[in-house]
Amino acid sequence: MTYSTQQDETVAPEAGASEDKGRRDEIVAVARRLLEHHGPDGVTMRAIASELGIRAPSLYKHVADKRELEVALIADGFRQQAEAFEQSEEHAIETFARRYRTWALEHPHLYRLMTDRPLPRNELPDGVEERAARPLIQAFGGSVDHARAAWAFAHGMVTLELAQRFPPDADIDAAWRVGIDAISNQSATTTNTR
Amino acid sequence: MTYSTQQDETVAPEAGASEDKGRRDEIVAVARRLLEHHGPDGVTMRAIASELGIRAPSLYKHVADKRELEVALIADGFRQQAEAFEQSEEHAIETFARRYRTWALEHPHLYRLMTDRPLPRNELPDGVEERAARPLIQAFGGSVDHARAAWAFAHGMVTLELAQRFPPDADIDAAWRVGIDAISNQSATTTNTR
DNA sequence: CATTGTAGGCTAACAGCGTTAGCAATGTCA
DNA sequence: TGACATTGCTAACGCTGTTAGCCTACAATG
Repeated sequence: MTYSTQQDETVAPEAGASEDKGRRDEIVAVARRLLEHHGPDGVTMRAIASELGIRAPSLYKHVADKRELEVALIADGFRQQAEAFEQSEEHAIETFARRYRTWALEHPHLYRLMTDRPLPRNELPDGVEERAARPLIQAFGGSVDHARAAWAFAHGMVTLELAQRFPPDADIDAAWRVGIDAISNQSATTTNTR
Repeated sequence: MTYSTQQDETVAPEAGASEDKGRRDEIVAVARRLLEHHGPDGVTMRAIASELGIRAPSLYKHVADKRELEVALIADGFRQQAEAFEQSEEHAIETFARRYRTWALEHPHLYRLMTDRPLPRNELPDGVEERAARPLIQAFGGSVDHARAAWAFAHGMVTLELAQRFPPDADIDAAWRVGIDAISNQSATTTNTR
């Protein structure tokens, strides 16, 4: 058996730096699609390769390991979140909460990937995490304690909803209202800007 | 090669019903220990078997599959939580929060196992989930919306802490204080007892 | 034009995972 | 003593991520 037509596309590498980018980006894109459509179990190296018409070991010519793919998806997720959360309105807290929940429910698997495990902060582009977090901190006038409490509440609501931990007849909107109300009407006695 | 000394322990089965209990409980106990000490990746069927001096396939004489083991651990976790949370004090909310956090930090892997995925409610002993949840609902005088908001906050704080998502210098205690303060001083405008 | 180097495919294979099939030895009971 | 259930075993399957080593096509250089 001979390799008949491998490497058809000759794309004339444009002058400049590393040209690995194209293929690598394709791989990441496929991984993202598989994650969204088939969940974490659907993201296997063989499945990714198959979608690209190649075999799994070939992926390692472009990517060090699977973890690197996940890091790429996480970094991308932060960028998406930053865009979704950035705003300059009143009712900042309510707006943030709504957008946070919406984003998470629209990207459940990516959200889990981003929050399940410790962040690979060393491998993440600089500032990417900060930028996604800034809108929330601003909404609380720089009080990080309040911002963290609000974040924890939102994160808890979202993960419990995603994991279907509330009873089927639970009024999730009502719980959101109660929580947001409580935190935004909070008397800022112990404001911490650290 | 012959099987030399298999099945040494002759324990004289006490009269009564199914005697699978003993071995099955041992298996669950080993699984729990492995989960606590080595995390979820340490809980493999081969590792469990090895601890018991047998081979992995033999486990299936006592347990249907790995999921059943996990369900047993989850049920046990709920029982532990119920005992840890049940109380009859004042400052119920603060006390609950402290105990909730303490329990989660003491059993991080079990906590994750219990909250990560949808509960196998069909396979769980009746009432076990309810009982663990009751102390919290009582602390809020039966308002399930407030209880859920508080639960989400606590769950969010705990999972973010376990996943090391707060910056290393973050004042986690302060965030807890802010959140608890907000929710317990909440004006109960929209009380829902459903 | 011939040579060399590299990029990016490939197959074969390994260790580890959960799990199944089928066999063997032991202990219990009639 | 014979039958049967219990509980162990080995071998194996299909899946996972990953490595080693090979081959082919193209680009650049002499």
